[in-house]
Amino acid sequence: MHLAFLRDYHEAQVIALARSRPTIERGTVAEITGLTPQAVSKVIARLLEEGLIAPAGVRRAAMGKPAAVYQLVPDSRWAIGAHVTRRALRLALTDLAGTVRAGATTALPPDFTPDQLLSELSAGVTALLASPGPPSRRLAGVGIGMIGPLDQATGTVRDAHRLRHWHDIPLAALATERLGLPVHVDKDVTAGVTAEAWRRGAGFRDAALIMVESGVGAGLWLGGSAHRGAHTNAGEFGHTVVQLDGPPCVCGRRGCLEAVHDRAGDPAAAAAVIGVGVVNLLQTLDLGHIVLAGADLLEHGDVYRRAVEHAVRTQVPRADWLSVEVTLAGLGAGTIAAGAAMQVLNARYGVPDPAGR
Amino acid sequence: MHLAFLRDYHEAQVIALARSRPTIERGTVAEITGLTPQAVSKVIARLLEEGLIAPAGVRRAAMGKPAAVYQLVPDSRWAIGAHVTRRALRLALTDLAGTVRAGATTALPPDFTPDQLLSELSAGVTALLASPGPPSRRLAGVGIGMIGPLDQATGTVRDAHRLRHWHDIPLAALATERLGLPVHVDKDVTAGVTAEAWRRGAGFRDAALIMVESGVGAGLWLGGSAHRGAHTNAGEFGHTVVQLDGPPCVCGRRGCLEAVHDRAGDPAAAAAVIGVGVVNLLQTLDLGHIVLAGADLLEHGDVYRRAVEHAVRTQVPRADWLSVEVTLAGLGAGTIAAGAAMQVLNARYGVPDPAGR
DNA sequence: GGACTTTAGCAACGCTGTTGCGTTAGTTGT
DNA sequence: ACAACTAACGCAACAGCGTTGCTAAAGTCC
Repeated sequence: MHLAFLRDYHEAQVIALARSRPTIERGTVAEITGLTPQAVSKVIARLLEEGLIAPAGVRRAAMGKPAAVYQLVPDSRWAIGAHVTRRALRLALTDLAGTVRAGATTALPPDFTPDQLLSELSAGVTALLASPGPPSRRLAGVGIGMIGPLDQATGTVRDAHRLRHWHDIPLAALATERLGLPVHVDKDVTAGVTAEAWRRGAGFRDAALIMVESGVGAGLWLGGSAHRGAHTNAGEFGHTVVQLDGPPCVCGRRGCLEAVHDRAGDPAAAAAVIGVGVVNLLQTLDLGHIVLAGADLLEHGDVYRRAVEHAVRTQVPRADWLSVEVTLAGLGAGTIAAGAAMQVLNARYGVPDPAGR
Repeated sequence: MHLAFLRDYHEAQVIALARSRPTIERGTVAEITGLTPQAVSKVIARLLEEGLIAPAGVRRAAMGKPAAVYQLVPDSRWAIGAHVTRRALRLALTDLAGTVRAGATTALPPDFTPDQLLSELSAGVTALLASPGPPSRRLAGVGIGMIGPLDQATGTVRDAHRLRHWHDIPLAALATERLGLPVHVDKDVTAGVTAEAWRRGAGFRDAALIMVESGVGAGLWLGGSAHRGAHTNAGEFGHTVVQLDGPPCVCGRRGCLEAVHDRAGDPAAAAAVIGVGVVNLLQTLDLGHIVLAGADLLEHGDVYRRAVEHAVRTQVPRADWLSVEVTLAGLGAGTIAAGAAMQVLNARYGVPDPAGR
């Protein structure tokens, strides 16, 4: 029965509204979603039943019966996210509102194996759940933001850049078995952009998260959902050529954005290179938001933000009309881990796609 | 009542199947769509009623009752598409299957005005409908593939490149009034990629149509639908920088793909530049299909195709896994006009998006 | 205190896809 | 020839979604 899709879709719409505003009420939800007030009543009743929202008093207008007001219950659902880098595992426990409620970082051995990662992950998840906080019943699952290339559809790591033991590793399956929880594996940059999307709501429809952290990548959020591409390998933004016959890149080509960036003398010059790349992205994709992230970038966050803003202002034709918001990642260095958690929440409580994403 | 969305969605799914295969039958449709056979029966009954499909005999299996077979009725619906260039107006009359059934090209005066275009368009549409063929009752509407930048959501041309009289012209509204038909206005490149998508079916999910025709642009088809971007201005692919401090471009920057391309000595060198740009697109977006189009490109079609294929094969890391199909536009120089027509069909008979695209 | 305004909720309804089961149109076996 | 079997088909009852119509409730305003 596909009526369930309609129900889930409308419930997710209301949850999304509750996430992006302090409170919601029947009338405004009806107006925004196009549902009738009566239908909204039914949706709200179901969400109350599930504990996802709670009454929050009444709003007294000039006249008429006061409207019942509701708000999201952030504590009602949780998820854990993991950010795997070449040196460390970073965990974040996130609530339904997208707030990071706890975190942990542990070192990973050089050239760690899948089994070593799973052990650290398992220990970390157990520790987070042991801390006074969320009953594990309300845990939606675990998300992993991983180094690519990987096949997101099957949760298999193809061969992670510069990690010797990671070839065709079915990470999602292994982690599900080890943790006994639903696991969502995705590229780190995609997890990152999901963090911003989940926290910002419906206005965040076309965006890129630029990540500079031992490599340059981009997480893409297009038309209101993550863009992963035909082989779920989108986002290799650092390996786009910006200087024909430029300096050689680790990927074998010449003049890649990453190679030119890494050779820039100082942060300002490096940031200017990213600026050119961002303008290229804007020209191609017409994005509304650029989010800057990654440990190497955030070390000089303001330098990068100013350089990208300057590039956008001076290099994009019709900059007046093609408004773009450039920001640093709201959650800083924890963005990827938090985003991995929010991918789990998004899969369950986000607005679904009839095709299943 | 939002049940109508479910109905339309499933009908569109079945129509899409009927487009991409010679025949359809209840069992296979049920398997692919996930609907129950009984539900498919109801959908098929509705489509028969509308005349969109027709019985096409039976399929005798080894045992059991033979299955009823159906096929699309291409003549059941039509649309007209228009491709506006700086010098000419090209029209295409297209049937539901995406086949071009008639066409016409007329010259446009230099620096033509909106009114001059509407006159030519109106005359051309009337002429196409007068020819023995489709009853105008079955005409879904008129699509216009226009020079950007434009606001697709409102159908307003902001200021078309190098056309003096085109600033903030509400083309969709003007054309609707003049023609008395539904009008869909979009960027030429987006119309072009829709032509390929409509004709190729479900396997064509992440793709770009590269158009070289007094400028370089890209129409993007991402995740199974057109990508237009935050201000519906995506696709300015020619104005991405591939050579820092390269030759100056008409847009004011230096080293744009378009500038470098136009300065290449011969078609092969020019094609190689496009090859670099395509690889950049693939790295960023991970596309499965690249379609080459545009008058200037198709003049040396095979040169471009070979150059792009070579670039893809030699410059994309993991080319074995990241399979990409490179083709010339199946409808050649008529791709944009035909695609504009198919955008109208796609809006009415394509698989809808709950958010309304 | 009555008129008015706005919100809320019950009940009947329409329409979607689903389920259960009998029917139909073939082939296979004796 | 005829029963047994198979696979597709379709009628009828049903479940669940949002909608519609109407009544009740909880305020303000005069």
